[in-house]
Amino acid sequence: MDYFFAQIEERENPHFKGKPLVVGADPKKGKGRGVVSTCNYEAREYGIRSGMAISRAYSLCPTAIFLPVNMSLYKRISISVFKIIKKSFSKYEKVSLDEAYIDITEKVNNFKSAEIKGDTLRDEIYKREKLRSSVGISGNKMMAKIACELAKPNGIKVILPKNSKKIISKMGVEVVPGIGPKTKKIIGRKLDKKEPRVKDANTLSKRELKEMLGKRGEDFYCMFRGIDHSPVEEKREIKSIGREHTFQEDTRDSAKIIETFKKIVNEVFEEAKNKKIKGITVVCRFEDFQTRTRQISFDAKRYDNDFYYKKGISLLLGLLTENNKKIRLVGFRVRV
DNA sequence: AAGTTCTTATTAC
DNA sequence: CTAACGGTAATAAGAACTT
Repeated sequence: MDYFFAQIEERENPHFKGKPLVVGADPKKGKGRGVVSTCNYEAREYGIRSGMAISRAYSLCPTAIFLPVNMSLYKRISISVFKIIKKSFSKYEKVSLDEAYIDITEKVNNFKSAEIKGDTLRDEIYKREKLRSSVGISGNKMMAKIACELAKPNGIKVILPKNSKKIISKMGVEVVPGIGPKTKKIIGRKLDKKEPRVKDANTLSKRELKEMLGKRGEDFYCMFRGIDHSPVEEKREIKSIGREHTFQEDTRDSAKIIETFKKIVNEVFEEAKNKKIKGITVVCRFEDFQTRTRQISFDAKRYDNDFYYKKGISLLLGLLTENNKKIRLVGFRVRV
């Protein structure tokens, strides 16, 4: 889906259309602590991007419309959109509320008919939900995703596998999923280039990449050549459930910290009920952004929530007494 | 020495 | 001039600890 959260807000309030719109934390006169969740294309013209500090978005465009995240609304619409997908396709992988991979290998014989299916899906979503979306089509998940990026907004794009390698060779290495700023920097350092492209990275051997980047290096070697064998996975089991909370202001008020901790722990328990808890992790982020975790594992027995809570508190107290910095964030996660 | 657990870092959305 | 930075979840690597 194109700029999903912001597009939904435009649909619900048509007078927002044409104006820069940012969905995310409240900027509070430029002092808010959150980030941009999604913004429309008008906001992007000011340089606003998702993941950016909301205070920065505010300074880039103070006149933009800033809206809080209305997650329950977006979830409801996401369910409707996935119903449309489900009606026409059997094999798909939900990546997030607004993104999915669909495997149509068995349903079509050529890319032209794949494109027709993509068009039909986009039309259907627009007809039912009045929301625009984009489709990318290629021979594997990575290339389909890249095609989709090129298709946006409100478009469709086919990359024939025979053209994959050539098309990505011009692009920055960060087009490959799994390569973020840090990995890009490592590759750039090796190649002596600030903005390494895929074609530069193609000079590196599989062994070199593995040495530099660990086991993922081998996958990257293939991906730099347009090859990705990762399957479309229909069901992924949940391995952990957690909650985090960032305070309005950094604090050392232990009553306040524990009160918040208790609240998020209970939310986690609510979501994890019926599941066996294998371990817990407590996280603290300090005022200087240093982030520390403490975890314990449990045997196969089931304990009551109060037992896990007390274990959590003792981990939290351990983190709190480690130094006397103020706390920015607390979190609690269970392995299930 | 091998297996498990703990901690941190990185990434995606 | 630079930094600013949520929440949820997965994965990898290396250290630390057990068996």
